[in-house]
Amino acid sequence: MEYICIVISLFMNTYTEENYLKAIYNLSVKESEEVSTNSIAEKLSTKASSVTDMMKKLADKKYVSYQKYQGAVLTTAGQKVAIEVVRKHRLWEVFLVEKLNFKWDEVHEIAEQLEHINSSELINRLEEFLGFPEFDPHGDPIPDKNGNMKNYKKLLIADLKQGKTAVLAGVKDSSSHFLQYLESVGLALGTKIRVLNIFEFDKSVSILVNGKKEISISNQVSENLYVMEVK
Amino acid sequence: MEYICIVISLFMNTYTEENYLKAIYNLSVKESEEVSTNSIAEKLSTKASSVTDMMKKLADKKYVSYQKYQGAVLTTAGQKVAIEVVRKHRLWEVFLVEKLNFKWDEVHEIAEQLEHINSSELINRLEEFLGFPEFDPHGDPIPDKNGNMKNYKKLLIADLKQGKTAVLAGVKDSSSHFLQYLESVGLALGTKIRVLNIFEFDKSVSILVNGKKEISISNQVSENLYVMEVK
DNA sequence: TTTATATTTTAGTCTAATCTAAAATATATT
DNA sequence: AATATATTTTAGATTAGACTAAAATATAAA
Ligand SMILES: [Mn+2]
Ligand SMILES: [Mn+2]
Ligand SMILES: [Mn+2]
Ligand SMILES: [Mn+2]
Repeated sequence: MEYICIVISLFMNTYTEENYLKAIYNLSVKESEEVSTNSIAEKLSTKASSVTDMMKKLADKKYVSYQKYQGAVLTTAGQKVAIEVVRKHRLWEVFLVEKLNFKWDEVHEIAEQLEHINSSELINRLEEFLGFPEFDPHGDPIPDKNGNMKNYKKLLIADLKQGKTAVLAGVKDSSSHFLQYLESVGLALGTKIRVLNIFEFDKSVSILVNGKKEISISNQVSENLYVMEVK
Repeated sequence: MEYICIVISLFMNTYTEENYLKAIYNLSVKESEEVSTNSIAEKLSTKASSVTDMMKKLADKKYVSYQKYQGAVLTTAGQKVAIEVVRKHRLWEVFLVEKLNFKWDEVHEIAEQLEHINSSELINRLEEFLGFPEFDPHGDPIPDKNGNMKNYKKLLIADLKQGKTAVLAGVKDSSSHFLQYLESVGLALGTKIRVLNIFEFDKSVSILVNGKKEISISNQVSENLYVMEVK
């Protein structure tokens, strides 16, 4: 009985703790290493006071280094937990799209639940079943068993010069609104594009899609699509 | 904001509520319709006082009819929720065995977690992906979208007369100990057996497995294996 | 450098789910 | 029928996680 309690407190994290760690991880990747209380609160749709409580708890568990008013930084241990959750989230998203034929804008909510299923055997076998994918349906890299992942250059359409050719590799904004917009104008990961014109006045861009159709995208769109340049 | 709260309180059940409802359902199938506080407590490894609290809550939600000292009975609404959880549990078990190559004694714990993933779209697509299976890896029937399932005759090896031939169709005890024992003596679902001798003094039975090997099984084993008779 | 605003923390409540110990009720035994 | 035992319920406490309101601190503006 004693044993079980000790084991749980050492190895298990609650659903909620995992969500906080993942939120801190995602914020620290997008913004700076140090993550503010408010940004975590916003990301998790909770209140700053709740975040403060949790930061104390995670600091006790050595998952973050935290000092009053200084924001939080993941420790190596915290990062490991966060990356494990991210790995699960992204593998499940691949499963949902590749095996169950969900669309890329339908999988996030479900993966938010599946990412907390606790079984390394399960996730390793799922990874194998899926053929060890390296990217999820939104182009985000999938950490392997050891937490390593491809980190391709994060180049946006907005960064491309006129005349350049590139392939769509990921989305920065993965809200279903944006994903549905992309689908409706015929943009998907793997799509080849060429920058025809950049209009300075509103930073909109006209692009050639798959060598055929010409469309115009707003700055908001070009700032949220990652590409890989093609020679 | 109001709306969301109302919706959640009407349609969503907590992980814990689902576990209680499933426990009551499983107990009422195995024993009697009316389920005692203590049996629920034992099944869920919790205390009777906790069960009493939850019965009040589930009675409020109209999932059980409950009167002090009288045990609990699932209402139609409660049964619907319970069967939905059972459906998810069993479909995930099929997935784990058929697609991820888990053994039948390894899947229960993981399915205990997966059964709480909340998405009917997900479970319906999973069911389709698996080819609409009717039984789980332990021979238990899988409820369909509407809660209907095959209920084959629950005949045990212990019920068979000498000389009868039958096919293994399910396990009553699905503990991993028992499942591993079965595997080690070459008994699996679908295995054809023939009752050679019934020894009255200890109720052990000698059976012919797949027309080849003869083995002897104890009463405890013959009382825990469901079969379908073959003419 | 003072003042105003924004951010973060603290203090105190709340709810769900659990527990222990004690009281109430039901069932079994003499 | 009276007594003993087992089951169930109540009362009261605890924990995780969340919230509100108020206090403390940091940052920006004047
Ligand atoms: Mn996602
Ligand atoms: Mn994704
Ligand atoms: Mn099971
Ligand atoms: Mn099963």
